[in-house]
Amino acid sequence: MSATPLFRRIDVAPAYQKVADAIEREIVNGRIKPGEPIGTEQQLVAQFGVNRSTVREGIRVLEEGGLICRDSSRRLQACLPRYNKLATRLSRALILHEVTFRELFETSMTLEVASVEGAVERATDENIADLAGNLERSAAVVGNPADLAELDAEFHVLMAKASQNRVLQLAREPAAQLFFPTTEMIVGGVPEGGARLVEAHRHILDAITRRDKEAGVLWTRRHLQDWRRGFEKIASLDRSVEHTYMEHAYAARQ
Amino acid sequence: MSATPLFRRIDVAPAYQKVADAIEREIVNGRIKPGEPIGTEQQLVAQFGVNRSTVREGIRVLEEGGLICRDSSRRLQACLPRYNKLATRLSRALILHEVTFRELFETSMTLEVASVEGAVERATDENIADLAGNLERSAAVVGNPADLAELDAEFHVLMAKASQNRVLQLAREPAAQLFFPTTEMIVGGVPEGGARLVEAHRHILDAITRRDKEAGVLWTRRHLQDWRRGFEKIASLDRSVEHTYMEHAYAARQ
DNA sequence: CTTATCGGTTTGTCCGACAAAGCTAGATTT
DNA sequence: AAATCTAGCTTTGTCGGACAAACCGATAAG
Repeated sequence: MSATPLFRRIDVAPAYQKVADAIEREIVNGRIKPGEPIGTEQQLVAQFGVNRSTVREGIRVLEEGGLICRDSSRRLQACLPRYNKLATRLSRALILHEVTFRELFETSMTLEVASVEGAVERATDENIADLAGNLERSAAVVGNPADLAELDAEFHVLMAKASQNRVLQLAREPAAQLFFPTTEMIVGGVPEGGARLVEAHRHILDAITRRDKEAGVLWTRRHLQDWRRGFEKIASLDRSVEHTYMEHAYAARQ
Repeated sequence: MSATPLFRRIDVAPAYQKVADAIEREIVNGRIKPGEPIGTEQQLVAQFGVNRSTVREGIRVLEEGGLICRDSSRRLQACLPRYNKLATRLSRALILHEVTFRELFETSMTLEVASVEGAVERATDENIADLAGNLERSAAVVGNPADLAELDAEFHVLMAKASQNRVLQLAREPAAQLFFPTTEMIVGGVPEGGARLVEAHRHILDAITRRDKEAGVLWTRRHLQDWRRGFEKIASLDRSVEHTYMEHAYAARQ
C-alpha cells in the first residue's frame, strides 16, 4: 500500500492553516480542555509570531469546525463540538448532492428503529419523563401542524438521547434535519394526521416504559410508514429533497 | 411555539459572517453551481463593500464548511461538499465526547447491516466488480495487518456505495472513521484474524452477487462480531475511543 | 513546436489604525 | 460600608494600504 519515500512530504500549508492545526492539536490531545480559554488574539499573535489577520483566519476555521467558540464576552475557548451544528453542515451537503426522499426514508427507518430499541433497553426515568412531557405538549397542539412538527422532531431527539448512544444520536441527526421539516406539510395535508402522530408517539413511549422492544419497533415503523404515505400524496419519493422543499415549505416561508 | 413579534429580529452578525452567509445562500439556492467560480477576493471586496480581510475571514468559514474550495490555481469555486471531509469533523467531535466502543459497535452494526441489505438489493455490476477487486487485493495481503485494515475500510465503503443510498453512506462515515482504524490492531492481535476477515468479505460479496439478503446480513453480523471479540481481547468495550487509541495505534505512529 | 521570458493578477501575509463593546478598578453616592 | 457610577484599559471587528511569492497568459527566442 505504501512505499517508503526518500524525502518527507514538504510542508507548504499556509500560515493560517498551521495556526488552526496547532490549536486543534492542543484541544484534541486534551492539553486544552473544553471550557478552557485559548487566549486572546494578541497572545496568539505573540506565540505564533504571525500577524493578527493570519491568526483570525485560523480562528475562523476552528470556529466553523466547532472546536472553539466564544464565551459571553467573546473570548475564545475550547468547546465540545455540538452535534447539531455539525449535522447542519452535513444536511446541507446532502441537499447539494440532491438526495431523494427514498434514501432519506430508508436510512431514517433504520436509525429510528435502532434508536427506539436502544431507548427500550436503556431509557432512564428522566428520559421517560422528558418524553412524557413532550407527549403532553404535543397532545395540546394536535391541530396545529407547525407546532406539532416541531414537537415531533423533539420527540425523536429525546428518543435518541434515551438510547444512551451518542454515536447513534450523531448518525441520525443529519437525516433528521432533512426528514422532519417535512412533517409540517404532511401533517397539514392529511386529515387526522396530527392525531395519528400523537397516537403513535403515545404507543412508542408506552413501549419504552414497559421495556417492550417489539411494540416499540412496531409503532416506530408504523409512525414512519404514516409519514411516508403522507409524503407520497404530495410528492414522489424519488425526487430530490431540495426540489420538493422549494415547492412547499420554502416557498411559503419567503 | 411562536408569537408574531412586533419587530423583526435585528441583525447584528459580524460582517465576515454575513459575507459567508450571502455566498452560502447563492450556492445552496443553486444560483452558483458546483464548479462555478465565486470570483476573486478583489471582486468580492467590491461587491460586498467590505475590506479584504473581512472577505477572507468569510471565505475561511465556507472553505472549512466544504461549500467552496479552490481549483488548481487557488481560485475560489463552489464545490460539492465531500462526505469524507465533513465526516472527519464529526469523528473528531465523537472523540472529544469520549464515546465508548460499545456505542460505536452498536451503531456500526445497525448501519453496516442496513448497508449490506441495500447492496444486496441494488448493487450494480460495477459495484460488484469493485468489491471483487478489493477482495482480490485483500487476499494478497492477508498477512499484513496494516494493508489489510486499509482494504477492509475500503470494502465497507464500497458496500455502502453499492447500497445506492447516499444518506446511508453519509450516516455511516463518521462511525467508520473511528471504527475501522482499530482493525489493524485487532487483526494483528488475533491469529487467523486476517484469514477470517477475508473469508467474511468473500461470503458477503457472494451473498450480494446472489442477491441473498439473509446470507449477506448473517455474514456481516459475524464479521462485526469477530471484530468485537478481537477488540475485547485488548480493551474494554466501555472505555472511550480516544483513550484506547492513545495506548495503541497513536503511540506507535508518533 | 517547444522553451524561455516578462508583465499582470491573485493570494497569503504583514503593518498600523480605530470604533465599539466588555471588563476592571477607583471614585462617588447613599 | 455597600451599592453605584464612571473612566480607562483590553479585546474584538473592521479598515486601508502594502509587498513577496505563485500563477496565468502572451510574446519572444531557440
